[in-house]
Amino acid sequence: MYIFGVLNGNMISNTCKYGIRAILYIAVNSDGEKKIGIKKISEDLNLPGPFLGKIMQTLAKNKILNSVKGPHGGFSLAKAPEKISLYDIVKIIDGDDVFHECLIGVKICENNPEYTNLCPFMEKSHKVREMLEKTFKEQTIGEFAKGINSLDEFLQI
Amino acid sequence: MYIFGVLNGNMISNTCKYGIRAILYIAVNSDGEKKIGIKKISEDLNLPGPFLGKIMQTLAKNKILNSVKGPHGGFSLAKAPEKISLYDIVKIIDGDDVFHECLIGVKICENNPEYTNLCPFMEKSHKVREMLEKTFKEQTIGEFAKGINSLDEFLQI
DNA sequence: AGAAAAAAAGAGTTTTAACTCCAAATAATT
DNA sequence: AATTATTTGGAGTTAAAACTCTTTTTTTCT
Repeated sequence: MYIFGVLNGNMISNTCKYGIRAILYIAVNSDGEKKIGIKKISEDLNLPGPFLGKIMQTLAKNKILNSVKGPHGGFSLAKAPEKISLYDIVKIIDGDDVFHECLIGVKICENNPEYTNLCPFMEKSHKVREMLEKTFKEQTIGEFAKGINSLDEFLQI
Repeated sequence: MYIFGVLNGNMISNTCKYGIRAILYIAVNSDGEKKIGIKKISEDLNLPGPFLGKIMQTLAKNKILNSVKGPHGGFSLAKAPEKISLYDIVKIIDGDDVFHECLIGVKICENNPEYTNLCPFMEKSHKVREMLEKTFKEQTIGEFAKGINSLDEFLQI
């Protein structure tokens, strides 16, 4: 769907999508204590293992995950799943530009936290985008996990 | 704002942003008949000329622009600016996945035009995303152009 | 007809996101 | 203490988006 190449809907990077899916997997499959390893997660979710490893590292550094090395090691959630929002993960991995940046990239919209003097489209769209941001902030991993019925639902397109 | 590299808000590709800005530039600076060349547009908007050329080609192929070769040639809008929406341009250049694709990339949400059996987050977010799509559809180039006060407002971040 | 000015087309290069590989560190088990 | 299973860290490679360069085609003007 991209004139000069591939590109699919790119609102959230693959890196970030993988991170979210992995965290959901842990929330569903661990009681909060049990550690789950990258090998198992990447096999079950069909994600590139070594790459997922990097993502998990950054989530661990950012206090979303706990990690333990060695036999029986792996990752577990560092907080209650109800305390982790999708926004938290997006913020860490992609940043929050996607919710704030001018959609057509014009100068006057930037560095404008008060939303004054916006381009005409930013004027019309910034409220919808704030709603989108709110949707990410209100969606917790805990609630999401409850709504998942089967492993199949995690799988990549 | 990206863990492993750069990445800014990537909802709309740069290619598409350049296309939108160039069309706006034409809408503001041409009466509808006058042709404007890539050289002038790219210099004034501070965009890479040859790359913008490619983008203009695809917009011309898709009946958004008229192009005329040779001296006094250049590009003009192929329709009334009120008949061109931002959505039209996004659809041509990036595709519309950005409005429909599952935000965390899970399988069950795909090929689901009726929006049945969605993942819990898609369930909660698809209405906001439809609003976003509507915002793009309702924003015409004509109306946008009226709201622009100076060339400066076009310029890239 | 010839020259000049523009877009079109094709084949590149560069940069960045996505992904891999390997060695080192750490922790548990025997 | 040695072995094994795991994460961590660093340095790569690959693929796709972004961008460039050069040649060809078309049109206008003299």
